[in-house]
Amino acid sequence: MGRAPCCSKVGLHRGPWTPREDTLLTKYIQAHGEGHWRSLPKKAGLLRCGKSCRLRWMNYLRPDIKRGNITPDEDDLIIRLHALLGNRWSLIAGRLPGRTDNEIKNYWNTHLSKRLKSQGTDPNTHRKLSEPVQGRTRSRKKTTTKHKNNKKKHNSSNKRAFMVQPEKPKVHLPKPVRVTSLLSLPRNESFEFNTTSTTNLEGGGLGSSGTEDVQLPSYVFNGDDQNGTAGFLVGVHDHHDLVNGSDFECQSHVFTGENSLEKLYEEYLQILKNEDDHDQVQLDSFAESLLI
DNA sequence: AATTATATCAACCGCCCCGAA
DNA sequence: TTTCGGGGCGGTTGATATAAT
Repeated sequence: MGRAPCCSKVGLHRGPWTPREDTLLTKYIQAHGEGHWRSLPKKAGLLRCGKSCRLRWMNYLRPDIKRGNITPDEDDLIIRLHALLGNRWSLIAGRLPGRTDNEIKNYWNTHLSKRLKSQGTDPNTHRKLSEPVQGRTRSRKKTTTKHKNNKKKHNSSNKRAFMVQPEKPKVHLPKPVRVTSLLSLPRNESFEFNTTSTTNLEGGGLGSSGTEDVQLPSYVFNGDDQNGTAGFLVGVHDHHDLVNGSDFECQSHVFTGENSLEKLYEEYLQILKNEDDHDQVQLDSFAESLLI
C-alpha cells in the first residue's frame, strides 16, 4: 500500500536546481523560517516538491554548511562513529558540524568504504575481513540487484532490521541535531557553546576547506560505568539540544583545548578495543547513549 | 582527439516515525 | 484509539567530471 506521494509531481521541476530557484528558496526561508515544506514551494513561488525544497536547503543552501574537503580528523571521526552507529548518517552528521548526512553518506560510499576494504577491513563490521563476524547485526545486507522495483521493498525490509534487534528493546532514533538554527544565529556564532573546549582543525594544518574556521565540539565522557572506559560521549552542545537540556549529569572528564580530538580518539580506540573483550556491551551502551 | 571506464555527488524515492486531529 | 499528514531518514540513481586507454 504505502503512502501517497508527498505531492503530485505533475508540472513540477525536477533535477538540478537553478540559481534562481536557490535564491527564491533562500529568500523565503530567511523571511519565514524553515518548516511547512509541503506548502513552502507554492508560497515561495517554486515549482518544486516540498521534499525537494527541504533537501536542497538541508544539503546545500543552509548557511552553516561547511564547504571543502573532509579533513583527516573528520575522516577518522566518521569511521569511528560509523563503527559505533552503523549507517545512521544523520546521527553521524550531528557530530560533525557543518556536514550533512548526505555528504557523509556519499563520502563513506565513495572513499571510506573503499579505503577500509583496501586495508583489509570490512566497512560494515569494521573487523578484519578474515575475521568471522559474530553477534554484530547492524550492518545490512547489501542489495545486489539494480532493479528498482525489487530493491525498494528489499531494502525497506532490511532498513529497520538493524535498528530493531530481536533480543533488544526497540531504539527510537532521535532527530539529528543540527548544531544550531542557522537563521537565528550567524554562522560564526554557531558553535560558541564553549570556546575553551573546542578544537580548531585548521590549526592542525590538515588540509581543510580553506578559509573557514571549523570548530568541532569537544566531547564529554562519563566514566562512571563499571570500569570507567566507556560511558557517555556527547558533543557539549548536545547538553542543550540532545540530552534533554537540563538533567544530564556527566562531566566527569571534560577534554579541553587542542588535544581534545586526540583524547577523544584514544577513548574511541579504547572502546573499540574493549568491544572485543566485553562482547559489545560497552560499545552498545555508548552507542545507545548517543541515541537518548 | 576520441572513446571508454570510473569516480563523484546532488537529487530523488519510498518508507517510517510521530504528533495532531 | 485510529487516521492522517508533515517531516525526516537511508538507499539508490543518474548526470557530470575526470582519468585512462
